[in-house]
Amino acid sequence: MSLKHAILVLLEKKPGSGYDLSQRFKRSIGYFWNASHQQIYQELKKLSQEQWVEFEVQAQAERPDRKHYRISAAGRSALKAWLHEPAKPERLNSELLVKIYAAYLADPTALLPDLDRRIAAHREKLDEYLGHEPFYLDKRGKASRKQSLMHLTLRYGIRYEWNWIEWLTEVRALLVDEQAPAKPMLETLIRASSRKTLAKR
Amino acid sequence: MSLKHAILVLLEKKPGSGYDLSQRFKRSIGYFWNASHQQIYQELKKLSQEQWVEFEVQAQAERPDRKHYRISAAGRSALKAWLHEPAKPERLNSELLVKIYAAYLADPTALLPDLDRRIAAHREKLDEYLGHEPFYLDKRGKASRKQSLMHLTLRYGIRYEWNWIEWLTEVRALLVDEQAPAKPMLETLIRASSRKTLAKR
DNA sequence: ATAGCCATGTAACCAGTTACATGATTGA
DNA sequence: TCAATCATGTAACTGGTTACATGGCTAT
Repeated sequence: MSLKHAILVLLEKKPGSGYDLSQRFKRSIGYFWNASHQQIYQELKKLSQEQWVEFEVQAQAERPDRKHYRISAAGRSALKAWLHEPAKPERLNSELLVKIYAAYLADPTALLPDLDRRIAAHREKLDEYLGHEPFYLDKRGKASRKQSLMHLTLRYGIRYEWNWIEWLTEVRALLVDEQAPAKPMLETLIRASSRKTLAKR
Repeated sequence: MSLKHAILVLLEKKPGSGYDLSQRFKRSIGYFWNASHQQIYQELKKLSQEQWVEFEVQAQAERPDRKHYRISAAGRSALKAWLHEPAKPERLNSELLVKIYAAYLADPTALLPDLDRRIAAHREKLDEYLGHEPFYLDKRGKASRKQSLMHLTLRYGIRYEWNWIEWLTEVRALLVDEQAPAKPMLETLIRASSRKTLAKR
C-alpha cells in the first residue's frame, strides 16, 4: 500500500494535521496521488497505532482541536525501506474509455457533454500545474539539483493533462465529423496558457 | 462501478465464458481496463443474479465445463442507460511517482532498476499496441467509420505508453547525470518499432 | 441566503488483491 | 521437469467511496 507511505513522505517534509495533509494532497501532489479526508484520518489512526507517526493535540480558540502529526524514527526507517522495494506495475482503469469504446452501441454524440466537461477539467489542471512550475525553477529557469526530481513529477502531471486534452480533442473532432486532429491549435493554446500563468507573477 | 459495464460491453460484442472474458481483458482492451479472473467470476455471479446476463453450461470432454454467458435484454438496456450517464472524473494514484518524489530522502540511484524495468514494460506494451493497430485500418490506412472510436481507444493506449517512456527516460537521464532528454532518439526508436511490427504481417 | 473554509471523525458499502484450491494437456 | 494454457471458483483482506454527523467563521 502506498497511501501510508505517501503520508509519511509528506510528514517527513513537514509535520501537520490530517486536514493539512488533505490540502497538500489536493493542492501540491494531486498530479500523482489523490486521497480523501476520510481515508487520511483512518490511515493516520493506523499509522499511529503502528507508531510510525506521533501526534500532539493543539487546542484552538473558536476552532476544533487539531492533531499535529509528525513522523517517528520508526516511520522514517519504514519509509526508507519502502523506497528500496520494487514498485508494482500500475494498471489503468478508465470508465470514460470504456464508454467511448462502446459508444457505437447507442448514439455516440451523447458523449459530447462528457468530453467537453473532461477537456475543460484537464485544461484547468494543466493551467494550475503550469502555474506551479516556477516554484521549482531559479531565475535562470533551472531546477536546483535537489528539487529536480520533484520538478519532474510535476512535469509528469503536465504531460498527463496535455495528453488527455490532445486525445479528447481528437475524439471530439471525430464525433462532430471534423477532419483534422487539431494538434497545432492545441499547442498554441497551451503555449498561450503558459505565458498567461507565467505573467501572473 | 464500471467492471460490470465493461463485462456487458464485451458480452454484447460477443458471448463467452469467464475465462474468455479474462483473455479479452488482457489481450484486447487492457489499455483501458484491467480485471483479474477472480474479479470477473465474482462479477458474473452478481450479473446473473441481477439477470443482466444468462448462461448455459457446456460440458467438455477432458476439460472443465464452461459457462457460456450472453447479455440479456435487461442487461442491454442497463448498458444503454449507463452510456448516457456522465462519467466521473478519474484520479491518478501512482506509487512510482511517490517514490520518485521522495527519492532524495535516500539514494536516488536506487530507483534505476525500477525505472529500467518500467521502461522495458512500457516499450513492450507499446510494441504490442502498435501491432494491434492495422486491425482497425483498411488498405488505405483509414479506420472504418464504425470502428474509428475503438481505434481511438487503442491510440490512447499508444499515447499513454509513449508518454511514460519519454518521461521515464528523462528521469533516468537525470539520475545518471546526463543532460539531454533524449526525445528525438526515442521518436526514432518508436518509428523503427512501428515499421518492424508492421513488417511482420 | 449560500457556499466555502476550518477541523474532525464513524459506518456501510463497493472494488480490487492475494492466497488458496483443483486438475488435465501441451510444448520447450 | 517446468511453465503455460485451459477452466473454475472461495475466502480473507486491503483499499477506496459515499453517506452521515457536527458546528462556527467568513466572504459574496
